[in-house]
Amino acid sequence: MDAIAAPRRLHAQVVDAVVRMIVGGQLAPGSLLPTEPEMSARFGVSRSVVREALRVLGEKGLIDVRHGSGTRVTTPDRWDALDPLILAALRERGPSATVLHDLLEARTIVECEVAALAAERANPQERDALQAAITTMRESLDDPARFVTGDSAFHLTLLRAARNRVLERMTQPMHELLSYAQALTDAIPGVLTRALAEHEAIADAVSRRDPDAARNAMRTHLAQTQRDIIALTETT
Amino acid sequence: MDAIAAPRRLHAQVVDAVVRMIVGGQLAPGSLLPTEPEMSARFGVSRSVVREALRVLGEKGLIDVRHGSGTRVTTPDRWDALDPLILAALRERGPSATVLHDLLEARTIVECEVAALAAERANPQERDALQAAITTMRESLDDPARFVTGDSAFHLTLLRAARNRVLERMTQPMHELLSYAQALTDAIPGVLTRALAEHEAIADAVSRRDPDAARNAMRTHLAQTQRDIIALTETT
DNA sequence: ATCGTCAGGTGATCGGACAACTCCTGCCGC
DNA sequence: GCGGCAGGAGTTGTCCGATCACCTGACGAT
Repeated sequence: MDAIAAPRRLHAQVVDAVVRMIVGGQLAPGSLLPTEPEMSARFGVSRSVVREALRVLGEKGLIDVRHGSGTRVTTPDRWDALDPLILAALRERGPSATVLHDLLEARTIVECEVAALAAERANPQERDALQAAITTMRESLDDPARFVTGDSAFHLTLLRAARNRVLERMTQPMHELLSYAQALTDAIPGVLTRALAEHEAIADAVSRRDPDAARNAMRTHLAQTQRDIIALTETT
Repeated sequence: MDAIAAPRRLHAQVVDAVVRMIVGGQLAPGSLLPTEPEMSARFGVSRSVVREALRVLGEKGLIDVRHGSGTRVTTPDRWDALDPLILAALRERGPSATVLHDLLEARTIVECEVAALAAERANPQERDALQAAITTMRESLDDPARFVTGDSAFHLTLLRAARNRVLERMTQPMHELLSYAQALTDAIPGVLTRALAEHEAIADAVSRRDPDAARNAMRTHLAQTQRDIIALTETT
């Protein structure tokens, strides 16, 4: 599992491991983390490395370090719901229904307006990029893996075209997690051709500079995707 | 200003200082940060402390640490647009027009839907809390500072009532920054009575469990607030 | 029973040493 | 003259051991 171990910094590896342990539930919220010297021994790294890892974990809201007493795992409501590492860990264990629900709901809210804004603000290059993404999708109706590439490019371009860094920051991490779910649903027969049509509707609205149509098209698309994902997770 | 100096950890103080320097523009994006030993000397702390601070700064997306070469300041588009410390630093220097615009736009998008969701999901306690917040506001029409308290409580309660952790995480940091702007606009005569009426409209819609009305009322309120803030920053 | 004191455990900070990596420079072969 | 390779200086990465600061719980005095 962690055998190949990319040549990343040690503290990052420790962060990865602990994030997985906490999100995965091996370390219960409220429980005490091992002491710094103990973690140092357990991971086979120096205490400095452990401390740098703890700083990062604290920044993610996963732990609460208290001078003198110990380091405690915080409750999930304190976790950074948009952190890529946490989302990745959630994905590994199969995200709980409520987390998935919250993410999908938030994504729908933001991305519908992103589509509307993009329709107002996209420049010619971005419109071309949208068409290129659609072409990619059309050419890979029989290749789900490649289809997802085009899908991702489409949504990313749209996000850029909306010209709002805050919205970008809010959506991008979600996108990473959900693109995984997307890859699952895309394996369902018939989903791809329908998804293609939905994307075309969005791109059309954007090229017509019609915000309302773009928003509605996106809403239709996301509602459909959401149904697919829910259905899939329920059967699993 | 920083005379009393809360007994915070050293690394946190270093983080504060560097965040301010970067966001404030004293350290240009792309430029090289001083070396770790140099910062250690300049801040009068050990290198370990400096390194822990750098880990945190890296997590916020402000710097890019490269083994062997140096540590560079990243471009603003890499910064965590929702980080409380960064937002606070932006506030200190007076946020640029585009950042403020992005924040207000994102807030409008999210919070309108939050209001709609709250109308569907709020429980009796939360409805009471909304009324209590309004009472606070009504009783402090002549006390802007206290009015802001009620205002904050109102929006926070609404956020909780929407029952979506992701949305909560997206909005809360923005709220901190914007509540400051709020405090400024609330000093304008007449703003408070109008704001009170707008909040009452939202609360009414929520208690009637009418999502569309809640969304519209919130949109009206935020549009008005936005106008006030823009007008204020332009005259400054 | 209450409160202060004290000791043990834990994180916080320090200082120094060496390893690993990057980049530049100058040398060498062609 | 040119290209590539070796080496050295500079910087971050990791390790270590010691000491300081803080919190908690136990113990004892009142």
